[in-house]
Amino acid sequence: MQEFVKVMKAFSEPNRVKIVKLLQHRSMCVEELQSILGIAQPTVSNHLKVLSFAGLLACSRKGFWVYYYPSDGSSSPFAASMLGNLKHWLEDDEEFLQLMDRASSIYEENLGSAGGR
Amino acid sequence: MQEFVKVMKAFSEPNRVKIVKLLQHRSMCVEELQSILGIAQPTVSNHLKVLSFAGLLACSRKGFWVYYYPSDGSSSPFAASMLGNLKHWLEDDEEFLQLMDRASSIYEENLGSAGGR
DNA sequence: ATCCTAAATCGTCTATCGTCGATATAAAAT
DNA sequence: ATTTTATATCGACGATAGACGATTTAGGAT
Repeated sequence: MQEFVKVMKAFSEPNRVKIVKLLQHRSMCVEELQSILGIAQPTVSNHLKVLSFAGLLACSRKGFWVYYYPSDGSSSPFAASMLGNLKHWLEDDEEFLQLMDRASSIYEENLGSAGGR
Repeated sequence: MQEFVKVMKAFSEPNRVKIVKLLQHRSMCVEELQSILGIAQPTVSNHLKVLSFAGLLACSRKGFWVYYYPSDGSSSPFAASMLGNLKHWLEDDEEFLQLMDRASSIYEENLGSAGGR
């Protein structure tokens, strides 16, 4: 019950849903999510923490950056199922599509810049 | 997005999850849910409102009583999918099983009493 | 060793949520 | 019409959550 509620709570906030859907297209570091979402860095970090505790995300450090990505779902069957659903859910959501646009323009801006991000 | 978040928010509270799962076994009136859950009547009514607004529940009045039951999901694909999942999810959750016990004993207590509940 | 960069944590503020007692509403019985 | 019963709504309170700026932590570069 607690485990299920934790997953639902994680998805009960628009920014967190956006984060998961963004990461399902490609893994990103905190800084990148921050600039795409337009919210403060500590806020992003907090959302990532909530999502990770719910078993939805995992991360690995690469130099300066910590890259987040969807978990394999092994820690929670509810998380696994919801991650599966979200792959097709909200794919043509207006708000999400705008974020994807921002994501690609930010990505292109930083192509070839130092840091290898 | 908003629609999806509303469903997630509805399920992000233990009592509301319990209510949905109880109603998936049989429809109940507010009073009955109150005595099973052991919380105040206005609290139950509020939870039912949240669940209904998310497209998860419907109700119909029968005399004094308003009976709630899972919606057919026609108002929200997210609600429909989650209701489908919850039919097998948490079926052997400890907390939920205890409620089911209370539900059946309360049901038997009131068999043959006035009101046809 | 020192400096720099990205991310996490801390402390605080405001808004929202879950809860309840009191009251209002709606339907049925007298 | 008045009373009774079940439910909905209102108002208030404490707890929690999302947001931010400031600071700390952790890794790399000089």
